[in-house]
Amino acid sequence: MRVTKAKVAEHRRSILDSASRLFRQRGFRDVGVAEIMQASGLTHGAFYGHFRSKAELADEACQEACAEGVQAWLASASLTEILDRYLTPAHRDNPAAGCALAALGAEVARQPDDVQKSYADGMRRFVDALERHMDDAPPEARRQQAMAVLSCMIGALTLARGVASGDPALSDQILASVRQELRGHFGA
Amino acid sequence: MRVTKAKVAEHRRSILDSASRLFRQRGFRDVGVAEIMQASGLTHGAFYGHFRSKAELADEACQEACAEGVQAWLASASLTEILDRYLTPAHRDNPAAGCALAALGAEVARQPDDVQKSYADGMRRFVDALERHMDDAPPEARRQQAMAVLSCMIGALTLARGVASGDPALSDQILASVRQELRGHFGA
DNA sequence: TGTACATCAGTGAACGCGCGTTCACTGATGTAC
DNA sequence: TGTACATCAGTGAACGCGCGTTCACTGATGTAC
Repeated sequence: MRVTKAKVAEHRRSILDSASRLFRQRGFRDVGVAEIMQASGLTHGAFYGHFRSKAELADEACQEACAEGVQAWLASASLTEILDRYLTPAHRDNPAAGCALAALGAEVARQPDDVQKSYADGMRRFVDALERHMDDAPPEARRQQAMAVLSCMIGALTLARGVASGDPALSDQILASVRQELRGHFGA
Repeated sequence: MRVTKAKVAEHRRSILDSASRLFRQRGFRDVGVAEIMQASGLTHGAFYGHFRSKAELADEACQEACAEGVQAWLASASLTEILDRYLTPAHRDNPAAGCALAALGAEVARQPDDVQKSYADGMRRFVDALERHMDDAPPEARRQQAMAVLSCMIGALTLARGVASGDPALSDQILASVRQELRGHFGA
């Protein structure tokens, strides 16, 4: 049953959005094409009318998820505001809507070059966004600091998620400690 | 063909070592029981004489991999020495023999409680090891600092691996920047 | 504007494949005498 | 110490299952007149 051109575009976007969320939540490997299509209200067969393969979708979904996060950071007023939203139990417990760098990093390391290129593009834009908020550092030190802060944020979120249900108290402690430490060294 | 009791123990250790390396290199999901057994010089059927399931192996392999890393840190003389070994292209390019927290964190977040408990135990010991080297901080601040440094290290390695083949220059830059930044704030 | 037909987005069955797990079998080991 | 037999670690075929992908088919859409 053929559908409107507008519907086709809408479906493609819906697939991309579902994939972006599901991949962040459960990883590329643990989410199937059929599940993504179902989440978009379609059947699995229609997938290959929109994307050449699951690998191609993984690449585009990675870009999509990065763009979403970067936008949120660019809209933030300060480093403190970014940290206060990033290093929280709420973010830890909702990877589907959270940071793509943290959720996908480990798996991207085992993906083909094009996915890693997309991830690198995304990462650069996250660094750029952070750098804008590095007010009290000399300009030539800002990029280095931004990379360190970004690493710290992503590592803290990764650790907090890894122990979330195995040791909830430790998980909360990581987030709180790193937030406080980063504020002390860089924040307002 | 029955084998010596000593051989049985040796086989079990071999399976655990192979799993510990392969899981770190390619993740729980992408490594099969058959491949692990082959790497141990056995056939897949013998696996269930040693472990109840792949999930049980994942748990024990996680503990094994963590223990290995903690030991290396405890044997180090200073934070600088740890950083100089951790934040390098060599470590980035050899996850099989590298840090378990960085390699497994994202996937552990989606594993059952017992794996997360093992991961949390491992992480606490990594923090303990780092804390011992936090010389110039007041004792009550050391644990918080250790958690921040650990987060930073793991995040940097994750990012560096995610862009390793997509943008090698950026990958090297992350490692160098974070190492320099950590040295400036905490190191010798 | 209205009609006739070619196009093509979506459907659902089917494919090949690899995985975790089970099991009947083999034959060397370890034990009871 | 030597022999006879029960034990059991390892083998490899087989299982059920879920996955990515393909394809013949359907019927609404968009277009040519």
